[in-house]
Amino acid sequence: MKSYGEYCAVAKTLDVIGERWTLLIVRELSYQGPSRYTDLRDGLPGIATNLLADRLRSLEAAGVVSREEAPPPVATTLFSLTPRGEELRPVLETMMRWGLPFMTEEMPDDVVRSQWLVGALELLMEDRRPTDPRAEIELRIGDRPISLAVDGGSVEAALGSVEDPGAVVSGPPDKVLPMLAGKLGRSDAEAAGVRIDGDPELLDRVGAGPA
Amino acid sequence: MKSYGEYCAVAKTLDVIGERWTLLIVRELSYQGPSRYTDLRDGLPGIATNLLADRLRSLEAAGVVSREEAPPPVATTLFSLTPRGEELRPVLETMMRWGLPFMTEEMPDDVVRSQWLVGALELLMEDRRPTDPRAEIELRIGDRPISLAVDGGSVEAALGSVEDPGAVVSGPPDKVLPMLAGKLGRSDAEAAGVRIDGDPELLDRVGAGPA
DNA sequence: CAGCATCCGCTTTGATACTG
DNA sequence: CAGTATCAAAGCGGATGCTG
Repeated sequence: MKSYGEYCAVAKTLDVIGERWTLLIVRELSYQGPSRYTDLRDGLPGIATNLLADRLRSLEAAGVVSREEAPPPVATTLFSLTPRGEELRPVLETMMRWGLPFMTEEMPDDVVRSQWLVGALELLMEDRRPTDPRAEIELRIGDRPISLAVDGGSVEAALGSVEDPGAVVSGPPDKVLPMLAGKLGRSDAEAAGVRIDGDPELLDRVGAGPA
Repeated sequence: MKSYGEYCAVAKTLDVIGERWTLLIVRELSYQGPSRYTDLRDGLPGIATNLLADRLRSLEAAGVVSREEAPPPVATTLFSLTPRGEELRPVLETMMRWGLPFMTEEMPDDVVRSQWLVGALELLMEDRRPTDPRAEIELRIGDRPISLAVDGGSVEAALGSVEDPGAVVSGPPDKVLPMLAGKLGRSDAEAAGVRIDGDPELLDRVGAGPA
């Protein structure tokens, strides 16, 4: 992309991450950690392979991404964020917060990857009964399970299963998130295909306020 | 632009502000306030006029920008940010902070508008002598003067002149900012065309730490 | 003059195929 | 696995013209 040629910090940032797909590559590396080329492609449905290669080169040249050849027996290339690249996390976070209202709307045709939801879930939920004992919930709403750890007033989301979940929720993500956010009644959600196993009251504990 | 079609808050945000020029339009409206079409064009050097019209329509459709017909005798269209648009300010701010290091590099061919520098200056400077009396500095480094109000530990930057400045600094912006940031010595700056009138010690007061 | 729309050459993207 | 090559389609940049 042509530089904006402006002596402006926002424009300079956009010169680096403003092209199509570029910031989403940073998102993948930020929420997934070091990734292989094919993992990135899987997390960016629809990207043309030549574009992914182009963008990775640009990001490398800009000092945002680094490429490491993993030694045998792994023998694969790993892409990661440099420290300078990690500093883009606040940009991702403010954008995620701004886009949060869209997550409680129906998006039936959207692709879903679990790693995209981890950050949004943490923004969307809170522990309304901080004095209750620690509990864990498992969500099966993307391509991989997500664990929610509710304890002492905060909710932490992460990729991965829960060994002894207090509740398990599965179903279409664009129903489960609105339900967890309190925008969609539980019975409506269940009618729309959401299934809740375990203790349903646990879900009241994490439902947050305004999105 | 085609939607990413991802159920991801970051991607949804990029669906709205991810196209070329779009976020810079928001920047103009956020730092300049309600603007006419021609003002926007002046703050976005190089934009094609049809693109500006397109982007304004898209932003209007997305609920980020609103258009008001000012009544006679003004008789012009004013574009402003909606409340939802104002909420993009944190995105601009995190991007500005990330791009700040670029502002202390030389950028001889870049275009400059004073309104682009106001936010960066506030991030770049601090009041190192909080107990000193309030002082004001005028910067003449863009197309319009900028006032710096130094008082009680903080520095506030704004467009506009200063009635009784303790110091006046003029010269190339890509020399003045590095100098104010303490990255460029005063004698080097003056050799590069920076001129300081009034009390030079006042500049030591505002020089900040790391960028 | 402010606020566009149209046209045209160029660049970027997207989809597919192919390679070390 | 990690790309390159190719090509049609879409988007962009610049110039110009039109309308209240």
